[in-house]
Amino acid sequence: MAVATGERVRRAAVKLFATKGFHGTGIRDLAQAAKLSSASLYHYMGTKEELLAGIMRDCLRNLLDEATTALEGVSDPVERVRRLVTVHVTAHARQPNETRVADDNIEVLSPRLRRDVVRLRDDYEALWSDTIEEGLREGVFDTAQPTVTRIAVLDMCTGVARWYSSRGPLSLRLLAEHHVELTLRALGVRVSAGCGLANSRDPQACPGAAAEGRSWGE
Amino acid sequence: MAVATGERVRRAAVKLFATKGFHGTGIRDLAQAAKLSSASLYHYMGTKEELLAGIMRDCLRNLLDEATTALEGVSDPVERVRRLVTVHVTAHARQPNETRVADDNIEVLSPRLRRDVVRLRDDYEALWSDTIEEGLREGVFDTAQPTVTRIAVLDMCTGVARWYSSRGPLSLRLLAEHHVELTLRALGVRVSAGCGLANSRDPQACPGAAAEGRSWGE
DNA sequence: GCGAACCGATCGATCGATCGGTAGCCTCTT
DNA sequence: AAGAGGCTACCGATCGATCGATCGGTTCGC
Repeated sequence: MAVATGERVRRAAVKLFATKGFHGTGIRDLAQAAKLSSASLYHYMGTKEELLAGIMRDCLRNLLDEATTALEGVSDPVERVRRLVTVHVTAHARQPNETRVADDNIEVLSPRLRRDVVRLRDDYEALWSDTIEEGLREGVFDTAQPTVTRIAVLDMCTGVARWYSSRGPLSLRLLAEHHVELTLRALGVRVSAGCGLANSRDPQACPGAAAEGRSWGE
Repeated sequence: MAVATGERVRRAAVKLFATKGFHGTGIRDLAQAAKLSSASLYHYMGTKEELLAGIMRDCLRNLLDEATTALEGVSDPVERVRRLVTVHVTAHARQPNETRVADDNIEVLSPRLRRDVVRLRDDYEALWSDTIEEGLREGVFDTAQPTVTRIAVLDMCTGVARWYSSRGPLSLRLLAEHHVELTLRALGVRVSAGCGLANSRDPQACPGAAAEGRSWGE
């Protein structure tokens, strides 16, 4: 067999939860998309909610692992931010469905299933908080409201999952680099002109991502 | 009577749709929250979906009107951005439920109801696009990917609805000013130090919004 | 006596979940 | 070699609950 059945179920759930929402997806939709009877579904998932929680957990664990690895041995706050943003943006651009499911459904989970997910999210965000605090301590960052700035930057990088299309004119690399630049600017880092990720005015006509119309709502 | 029944229905819907989602909210939940029988509900709303569309339409119309008014007679791109951000952030902080419903449910609407809402959203975003383009033309903005920057800034300002609490230590005024600063930085505006919204390093311990734990997911 | 405001009862459809089953394969026993 | 038993993989049928929506009413101010 090409793809294991359990994996088919997981993938169908990711796609449907991302596009129609958890409550908007029935188990019969799920069964049809996974080419299975709704009864057989229960051989692979626990409840529908446990399936959701599993997807969210795996997605966040991946993100946390990737970020942790990317930060290993790196102490310069600017370089740490570069890597955090790159990992975050890349993950959200490459797996928009997984990340959207993980980002948008915390409130759906019952307390029992929510706990693990929230802990993973908090651990992940702690990487950002710690890095920003260290940058402030060293005097390389300059922002009056570090917490607000952190949330704002995370929101902006997370949003990528909602509009980026790899079929658009913007490469994944450029996308990540641009978000690194936006983030460093938000953090008040003075980017020395012409060096590193310097931002030359590029007059080419608006190479926005998936055409002007954003992907959501036609 | 204190509040008209129709208004009670509307408010209940806003709160429930924002917290539990459209598909997560049943008409019986709605009826209970509005202190009405589920049958009487239909005397005030059309279908549940039309109720949603009405909320979204009104919210976006409000935002568009406020922004248009705020921009009247203002041609300086920097000042226009200041006002756009202030209107956007203030609306999202003051009416987080309305704006979340308007922002998160476009894909839920059937094409017929979606059209008007999408047009309003596009008209609103055009204010941002035009302003940013003008700023680039005048040379006061500096960003290599204007479209990406616009989307990123909008996402970051929209996110306010998901975490800001007026009961937190951060005033609405400071919140808006900080987002103006973040946005101008993202757009590559050089803020002359010590003037206007200058950003002095403020060492007070992280006056983040609704306590550290963000509002979503405990 | 008419319309606005409201509701109990109930519609058919769909919800998430479970039931008792069957088919095929692997292992162990004799 | 033959069979017994058990396990994974799957499904048709159906459970009770709930879904969004509609019906035929009643009450009440104008």
